[in-house]
Amino acid sequence: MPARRRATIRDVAAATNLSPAAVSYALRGMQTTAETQARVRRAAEELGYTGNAVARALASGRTGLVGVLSGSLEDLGEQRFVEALGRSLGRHDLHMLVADARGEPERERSLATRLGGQWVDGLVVSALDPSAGLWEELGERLPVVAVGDALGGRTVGQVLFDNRSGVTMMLEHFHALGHRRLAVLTPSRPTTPDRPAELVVAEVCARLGLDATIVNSPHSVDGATEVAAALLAARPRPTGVFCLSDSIACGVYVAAADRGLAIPRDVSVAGYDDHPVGRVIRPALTTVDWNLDEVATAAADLLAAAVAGRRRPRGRARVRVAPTLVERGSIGAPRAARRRRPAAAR
Amino acid sequence: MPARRRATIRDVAAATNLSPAAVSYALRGMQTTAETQARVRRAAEELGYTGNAVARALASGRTGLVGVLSGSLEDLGEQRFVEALGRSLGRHDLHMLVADARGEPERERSLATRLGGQWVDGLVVSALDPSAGLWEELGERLPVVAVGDALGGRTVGQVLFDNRSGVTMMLEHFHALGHRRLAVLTPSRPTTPDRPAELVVAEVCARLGLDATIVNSPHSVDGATEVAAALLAARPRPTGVFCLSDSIACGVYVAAADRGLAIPRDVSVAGYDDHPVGRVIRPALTTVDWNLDEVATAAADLLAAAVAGRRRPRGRARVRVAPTLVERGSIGAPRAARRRRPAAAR
DNA sequence: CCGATTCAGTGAACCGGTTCAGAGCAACGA
DNA sequence: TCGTTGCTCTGAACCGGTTCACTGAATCGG
Repeated sequence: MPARRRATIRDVAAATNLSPAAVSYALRGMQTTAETQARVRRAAEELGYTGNAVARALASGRTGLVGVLSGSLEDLGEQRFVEALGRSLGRHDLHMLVADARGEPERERSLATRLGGQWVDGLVVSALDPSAGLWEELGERLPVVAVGDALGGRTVGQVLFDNRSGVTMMLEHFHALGHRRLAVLTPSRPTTPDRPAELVVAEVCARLGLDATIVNSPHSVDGATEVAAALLAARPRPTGVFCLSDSIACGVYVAAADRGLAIPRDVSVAGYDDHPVGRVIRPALTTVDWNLDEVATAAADLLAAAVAGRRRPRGRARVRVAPTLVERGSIGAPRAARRRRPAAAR
Repeated sequence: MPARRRATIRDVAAATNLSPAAVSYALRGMQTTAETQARVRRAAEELGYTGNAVARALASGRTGLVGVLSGSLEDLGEQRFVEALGRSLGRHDLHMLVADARGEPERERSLATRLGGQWVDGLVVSALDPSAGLWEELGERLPVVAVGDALGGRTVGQVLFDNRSGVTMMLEHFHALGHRRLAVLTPSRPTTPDRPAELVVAEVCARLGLDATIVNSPHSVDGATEVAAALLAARPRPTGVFCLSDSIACGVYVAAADRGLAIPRDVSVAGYDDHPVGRVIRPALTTVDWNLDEVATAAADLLAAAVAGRRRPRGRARVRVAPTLVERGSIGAPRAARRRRPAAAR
């Protein structure tokens, strides 16, 4: 058998004695009688015609593909977000082109231009280098939705606000329980100078009179374990560790166990994401739920609307999804606070 | 400013007084002098020309996109696999089109035809419905790599063997420790009649004289918790639970805790994947490491070679990656075995 | 009964690249 | 000096759809 060439629209046209144009219309249910449509569909079926998505995309100027640019897919939370996003995008018949910046802003830039400039109808950026003018430029050309970037205050095409308040809530929670000396583990993005998360943390800590050490950590559990090990060995040891992702919190759990420290007796730990594993580890993890599903749905809907409407991203719709604090067992009162009445130590 | 049209190759041609063909060659470093190439590159730079990937794909018949069809992206192991795969594919300049069958074979079929028939140069299928002739058909048209399917014995385009031996090792491990009554939790795929995993499990159990109940479970931690709760309430309770994914094992941990059962004293648990969380939960999870990174690399390499060479998938290269048993704390001897010498209780 | 409208279907241009056959020219060997 | 070779570049066809302007026939209102 002569390695059969894939059937094209012209083959279907020939088989039905119609013009390619008519076939094109018929397959999309336009400008043709129901009878013709049925005839075309039957012929297409017989020939195994499925249509060439690339050709369609070139002609129609729409790919039906959405770029998903993750800051670091190694992070459990991001993985889960991608899954949720895929589900939501699927409802709009959009497919995901997933790219992983692996924590490197320069890779993020290159992927963004590669994908954004070429393949996709829209872009979801889940963790970005806010210092780049890149986003504004991309936003000119196609709908860009940024999630989890409320911290930056920078506006790209369309933004899904969220977690400034999440960080604040958690820090206040630590404070209310008597903590005064914290470590904050934030996902490392080596070359970005003004990480928004750090700014918010610093600001809130200053307001509350919290002494916080901000430390970068890889997203991976193993990487975080290493960082946390050093942290927990320091003197004086922080009474609490706030991790900006549950992934990192897992690392802290391991490091604490290695060192024989009990959570929350010896050290309190908090995460960010509300990943399912937070309910499996012991003690269950106190964390911030940023309503990932809702965010994913909103992002998908926004993007789908923009894509369908060929709307210029000028629309700048903003959806704000409020995070919630999920209290479980991993934060307790610090030693000092348990012995004496917590003083306003400043 | 008149919403500037994106620069095309003809614009660059005009700017350099060359033909589009020459520009095309120059940009790829072919058939042109170094001087011309430099001139073209400069002009392209100035015009902000990036090239249209869709047009290029149509003309060249190659998209540089690889479809990644996951059985269920809800599974933590699959998430991690996708991440690893992305990294490996990136080395070959391939991008990932990620699709999630969500455990439904029919969705798997439709996604496979949609992606495979249209967009991608190749396909990685991580969990498939082995009963479908679909794969053979797709394999005719493009390189298909199936991972984790040694169980089926069915050959699609190219197959990455693995986990038959993994399942066997673990069951033997249970057996050696004295377990005789197991529950096996396998990811649910509702409509597939002859799930290969079940067949292997049944076969090995028969050989070892193990009494195993095979139960379907969703991939999600929550879903698995529910299933496990019912399982652990049954009488007689199985002495061990072998989960065919770490995700599911997490669910069992939660269910056990809810019921006040200690692992491994009251019930032993094993997973499959060697996901990082297995080292965070307590007791640390005994599991099968199927060397996901190696598998991902092999899959990517195979696919890249096939894509680059335009090789007909006839090549049927097979790579076998051997899994390893990772013993940690979650399997112990069952009660009965601890009291008296384990009898062949049947 | 006639002109206007509607509708199914056609032909050709187009999307933006790649690639093939061939042209023009310089360098080369005989 | 001339034919050959090799290199750079051109024009046109092509990938496989979509869409626009248009035609001929059927339908409609008056």
